[in-house]
Amino acid sequence: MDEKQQRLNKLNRLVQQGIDPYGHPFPDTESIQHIKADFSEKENVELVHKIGGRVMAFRDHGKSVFLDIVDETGRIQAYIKESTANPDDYHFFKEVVDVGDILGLKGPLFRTKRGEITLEVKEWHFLAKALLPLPEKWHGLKDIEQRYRYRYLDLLVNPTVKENFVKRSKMLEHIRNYLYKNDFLEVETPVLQSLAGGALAKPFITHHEALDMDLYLRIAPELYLKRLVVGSIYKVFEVSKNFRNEGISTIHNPEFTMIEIYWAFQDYRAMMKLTEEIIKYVVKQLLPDGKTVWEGVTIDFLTPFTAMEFRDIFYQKVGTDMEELRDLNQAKRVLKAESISLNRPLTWENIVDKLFKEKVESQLINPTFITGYPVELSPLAKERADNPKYTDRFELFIGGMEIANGFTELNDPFIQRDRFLAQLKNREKGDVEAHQVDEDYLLALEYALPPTGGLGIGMDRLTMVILGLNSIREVILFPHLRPPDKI
RNA sequence: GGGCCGUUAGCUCAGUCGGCAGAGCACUUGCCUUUUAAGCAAGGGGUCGAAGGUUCGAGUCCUUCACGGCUCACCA
Repeated sequence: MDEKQQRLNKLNRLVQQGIDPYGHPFPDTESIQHIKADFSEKENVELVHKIGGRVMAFRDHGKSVFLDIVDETGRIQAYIKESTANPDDYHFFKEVVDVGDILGLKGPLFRTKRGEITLEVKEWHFLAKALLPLPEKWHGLKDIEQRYRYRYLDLLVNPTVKENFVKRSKMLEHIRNYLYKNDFLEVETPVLQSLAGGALAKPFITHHEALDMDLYLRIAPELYLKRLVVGSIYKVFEVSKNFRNEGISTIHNPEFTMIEIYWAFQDYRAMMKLTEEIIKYVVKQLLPDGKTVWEGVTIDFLTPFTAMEFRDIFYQKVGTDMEELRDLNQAKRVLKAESISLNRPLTWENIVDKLFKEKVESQLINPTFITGYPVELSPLAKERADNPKYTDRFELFIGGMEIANGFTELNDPFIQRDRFLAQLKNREKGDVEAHQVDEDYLLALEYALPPTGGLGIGMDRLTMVILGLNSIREVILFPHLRPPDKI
């Protein structure tokens, strides 16, 4: 008989005794953490406590049983013995309770010989019967596929997993609090868009039946948020789930979370400052010393972030001034020398982009701002006043990954139209990630977008570097997996 | 999509040269009234990821497929 059948038999015994194995409310329990913290040796041994939780261990010991009960706040030992419980009740308890069951318990506290604060069970209630055994108690659940597919088991038996996801949630809470405190308004903009804009990426396509039209899942909320700035919401942000129809890796999931922030009458420098402040604010609340270990290297978040010009660090790491690569023959020689191949159209910006990613990005471990991106790579960013070939844009790199991206928003509708048209040419050359011409957005610009600083922070990756986790799947509760063969 | 590695009991894992399918935890039964990775004794539990092939004989060798991990490509 397999274990599920054994547990079903126990469930039937409960039902026969008139006990519903599921669904009884059990309100007003005390948190296990507080019970243990408040326990005093002089405590009245008659004082009854009420707890609810999951049975995580069951130690049968002579005519008594020790249990570990776990709730949201901690673990406590419970004890039931034949001589002080009703003997029939004691034996019934032993026969029907399994590891994994969720029980409500009442009874006084005492301390065992070995010093463990323990609740003596005087009254017990079945809240939910577990029909399947939990994974192994001290190796936990290790199989990575099963950890992701059955994340609830991973959370139950691998304590650091739960801690990490709690921290992720706290991070977002702190970021929101920081922005609320500074008068930013949180909004929601469309996930289903008739044109996927605001980033250079391949979208997912879906279909609206009633309208009989294709729609795209958003690759970014950017263009909608800037419409809101036009509409006088001058400090605005959105926590946005974005969808990109691209490869999956340890740093890419098809759906991921970005926090995008727009601040009117500011520029990219203000957004750099904001980025650094937000990250330091979050880190101070999560990491006692402001440091984390990333693949063996210590990252210090609390020292001032370094900043370098794109063109300077490119020259430093690639050994060639990127302007010289505008001669495509020269560019091809450099690619060949580095044995790097390109499967996008061979344009100056694609070559520069590729070389930057290959030679520079992975080396930026400590927080580093890179500023002054080429205009060709930044169709939505404002050109520099003193050199229109470059933009007032920055990206922040930590742990060799792009963590944030921000710029002074391009608010000139004529130049924006030209930029879209240049992207259209790339699209015609076969670049599926080139930005589409968004007439509706251009219309909004014609009503005047104030000078605005914009910023996007990748929440998943920021969580990774702060917690020192090198796979995005460790910070996404249910990362994308193929459907299993059969269940 | 390419390359490499993996898939054996509910979980964690062994399985040598191709020769009876294994251990620990979990489970069942018995003993044990302050244990805590409780202990002691006994027991049950397998479509060896799937399908085909080689062989007297396949968990083991070969082929194909599925799923996963790492990595390359793409991407944030």
